[in-house]
Amino acid sequence: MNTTGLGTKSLEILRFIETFVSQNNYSPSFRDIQQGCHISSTSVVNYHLRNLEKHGCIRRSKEVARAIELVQELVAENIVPIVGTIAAGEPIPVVQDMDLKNMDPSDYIEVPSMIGINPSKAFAVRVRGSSMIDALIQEGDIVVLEQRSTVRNGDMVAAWLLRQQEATLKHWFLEGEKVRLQPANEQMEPIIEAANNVEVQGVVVGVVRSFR
Amino acid sequence: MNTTGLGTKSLEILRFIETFVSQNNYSPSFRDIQQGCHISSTSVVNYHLRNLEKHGCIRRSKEVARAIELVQELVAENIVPIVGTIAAGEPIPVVQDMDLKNMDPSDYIEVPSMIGINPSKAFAVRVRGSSMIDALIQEGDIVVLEQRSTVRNGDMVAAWLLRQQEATLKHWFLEGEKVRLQPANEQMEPIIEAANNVEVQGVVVGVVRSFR
DNA sequence: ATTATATTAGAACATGTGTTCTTTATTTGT
DNA sequence: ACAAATAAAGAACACATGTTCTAATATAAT
Repeated sequence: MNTTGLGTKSLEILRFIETFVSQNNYSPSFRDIQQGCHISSTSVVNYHLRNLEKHGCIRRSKEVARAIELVQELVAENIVPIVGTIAAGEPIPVVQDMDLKNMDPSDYIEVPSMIGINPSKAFAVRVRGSSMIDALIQEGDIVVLEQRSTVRNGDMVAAWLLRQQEATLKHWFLEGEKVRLQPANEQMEPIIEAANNVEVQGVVVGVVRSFR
Repeated sequence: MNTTGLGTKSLEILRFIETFVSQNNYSPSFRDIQQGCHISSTSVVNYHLRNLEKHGCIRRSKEVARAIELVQELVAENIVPIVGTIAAGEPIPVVQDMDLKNMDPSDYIEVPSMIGINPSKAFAVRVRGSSMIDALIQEGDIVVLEQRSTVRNGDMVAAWLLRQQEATLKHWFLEGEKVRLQPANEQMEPIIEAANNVEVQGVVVGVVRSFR
């Protein structure tokens, strides 16, 4: 959806549709919108709906009553792409633009809203091998990450060790010139690295494990 | 919703509405239903819709086009209650009937559809303490389980050890009179117990970890 | 200022759509 | 077998609803 280039009235209508649907579980009619947004004519409603449709905010079936589909509703807020696999020895693939409409169900994961993600900046990777076991993460787990500019001490991050050519999931602690990478399992030993040898590929915000 | 006392035609219509809504994101009209269910008249559709409304399967706004609300749809398919906490030394609380309409958001979790659960038999528990670390599960994780009559070897189960008065998450292997409870972390040692000392409280179907 | 573009107005139209009524068939109860 | 309740059929109605057309007004661009 591209909301740029949309007049304030179009956006007002879009918001009205959203609240109407959430309250009634069905779309408003043209006259509902007309009344709710203080518009004098249904043709004006028509005009803005075409506008919204052109921008991809809604979809409509011609000549069908109350058949406005909110595109943003169709794409769940909490769906993130699975961009690849993480394992020691391989970096995480770069996140490309995603087209949720034309994706395999195996290419993305629906993240529980408990893990409050920023959909535009989140991505997920499958875990291969048992090299992440010290992060309490095993083969087959899906790790959800966020691209973030600032990393705070204590964050769990996907770190790429440049010299070793190795990816790992650890808690991040910047200590002067060095970085301490602490396993989630506190019985295990941390890794101390020069800060310029470590590249943060993403901050881990959640893990989903399925036994099916 | 009470589907008892509903004729086969009413149920056929109910199913038709469900699939129509899931495909089009808006309700079918009377004529859509008429055509889709091979009915000769819209008055027959009216008759059955009143029937379904009387039984609480649907809700309708009078004289409004395509305004059929599916009552069961209002409750998400993949929401399971969090019945309590699991920790070594405490059994999992018994699952009581839940009323999803009147629950705190903290009392349930939205499970990713990747973890295909049976909503009526699934429940979830929070993990307290680090006693489950050998199952690669840590404090704060949400474990999703299913009540199941038969447990197959290899299933991860929540086991209650009667003598020790202790709950634990392990892979289940029945070997004669004994049960071998194998940690997920294969470097750790299994527990061998007499089968009659072990009570399966649920089969683990998923784990959700949030770092927020 | 002038042209172009975007937005708003009003009215009339065609038909999609829920409603109601009467009649006929089918099932159920006793 | 008969009556009662349930289910299905058909037609006509009233109006809710999306569509279209023309015209007026406001905003932006040059």
